[in-house]
Amino acid sequence: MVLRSAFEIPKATLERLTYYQRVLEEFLIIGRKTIMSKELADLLGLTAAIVRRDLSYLGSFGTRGTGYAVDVLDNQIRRILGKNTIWPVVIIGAGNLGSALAQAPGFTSDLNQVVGIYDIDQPKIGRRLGSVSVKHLRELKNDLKDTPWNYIAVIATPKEAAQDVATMLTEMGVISILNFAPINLSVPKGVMVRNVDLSTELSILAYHVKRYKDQALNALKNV
Amino acid sequence: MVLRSAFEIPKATLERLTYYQRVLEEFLIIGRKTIMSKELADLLGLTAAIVRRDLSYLGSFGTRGTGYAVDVLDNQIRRILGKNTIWPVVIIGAGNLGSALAQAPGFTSDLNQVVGIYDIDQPKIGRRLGSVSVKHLRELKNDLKDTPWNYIAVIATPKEAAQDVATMLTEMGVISILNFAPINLSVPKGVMVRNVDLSTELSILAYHVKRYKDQALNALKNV
DNA sequence: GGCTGTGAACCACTTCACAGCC
DNA sequence: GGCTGTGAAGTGGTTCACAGCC
Repeated sequence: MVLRSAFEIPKATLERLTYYQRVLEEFLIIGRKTIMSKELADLLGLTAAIVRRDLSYLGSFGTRGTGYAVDVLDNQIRRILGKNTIWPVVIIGAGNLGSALAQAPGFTSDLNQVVGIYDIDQPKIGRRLGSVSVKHLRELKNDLKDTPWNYIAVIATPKEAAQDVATMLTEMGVISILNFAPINLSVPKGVMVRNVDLSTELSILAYHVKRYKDQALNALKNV
Repeated sequence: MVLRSAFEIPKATLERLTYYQRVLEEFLIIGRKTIMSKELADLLGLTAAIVRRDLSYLGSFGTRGTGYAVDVLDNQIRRILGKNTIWPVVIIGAGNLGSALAQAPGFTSDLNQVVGIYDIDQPKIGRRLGSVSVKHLRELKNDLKDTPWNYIAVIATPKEAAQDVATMLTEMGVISILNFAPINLSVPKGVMVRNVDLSTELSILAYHVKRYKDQALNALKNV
């Protein structure tokens, strides 16, 4: 029997929860006590219906006629997303990107902390980046050995190395990977990979430009 | 009358086209002449059905019984994505992230080229990054003035500055923005913004870890 | 009266399954 | 026989519209 708990949140909703939270945190700061679905929607470029539907997955926290209590909602989202725990992040690859990420604000915040950055390139080892120093990749296994599943691993290596690193990580027991290499990692079931793929993003934007130009061209023809 | 051209490609498909292309380019290199939907699917962790459906939007390029001609398909995808043109990229913000991006392989490749990086912080101005030097933001307008819509603008500023930069860009006539700041940009209709949101990614991965742990805990209870 | 919470309709994308062509 | 291309069914997510509560 599958116990369908309250934690049955659609992927699409999940991707929006951080957005809601950002607005809520701002409202907390300025001291606003309640917020309506329409407000959230307008601030985020969504529809009120979708906001209500999303929030309804978290439980019935709204008050009809009034809206949602900002603090209650904020807390609930934090709880769901596990934002009351600090999740440790390890970065593999201390090149330009890895180094930038190690020092990026969103990467060491109230809910995440970069606890290690690894590389195999001797000259990079020992270099200090933000709050950590680059270690040799061979130390990773030992560093994670107690609770590998707890860590979020970030792959910021050249694409040639990415699959090997991913395999190594999953063999160690890591189940959450954020991949910056332009390659489709193959990983065992149960492991979640999120890809940040710059060239795909650029392609889609380029497609948008191209369509725009094609349209303009057609418009000219049809005059 | 709307002339529904062949360029009516679903968003979801569009996001996969780069993946197909990567495999195709590899096949070109190793000299394989044809490829089947099942192969592409397996290499990318997709289903054969979806590959065929995706490719069918590009036209009927496959040969029943044989598969797809690698070169033909590759060319068609390049054409659709506008990959036979080099799309110029400008980066706003020369901090850690912006600097890393300016030198990232995917960012200056056969189809994109970083043609400028801008900041307002005097000490950074003039610094050489990859193939370009940091300029003052005030020069941007002049640099883009002839064909602003052609450029893909990357926002790599602190989040406080991001909306202002976006507004500035759209007023100049930029229609494609890749945003790394953790904020929902509001832009006029017709402008496409793609967000790369590290904290959302980390949240989703953290949620995955949390679920995994909750499950393990429940399993223990139920023994 | 105002706004939430939610069935029901709708839409976009995926999967199935098979006819059509090599 | 093998594989593509595509109607038809299925699925997940969004939008509509309104009953229910303040």
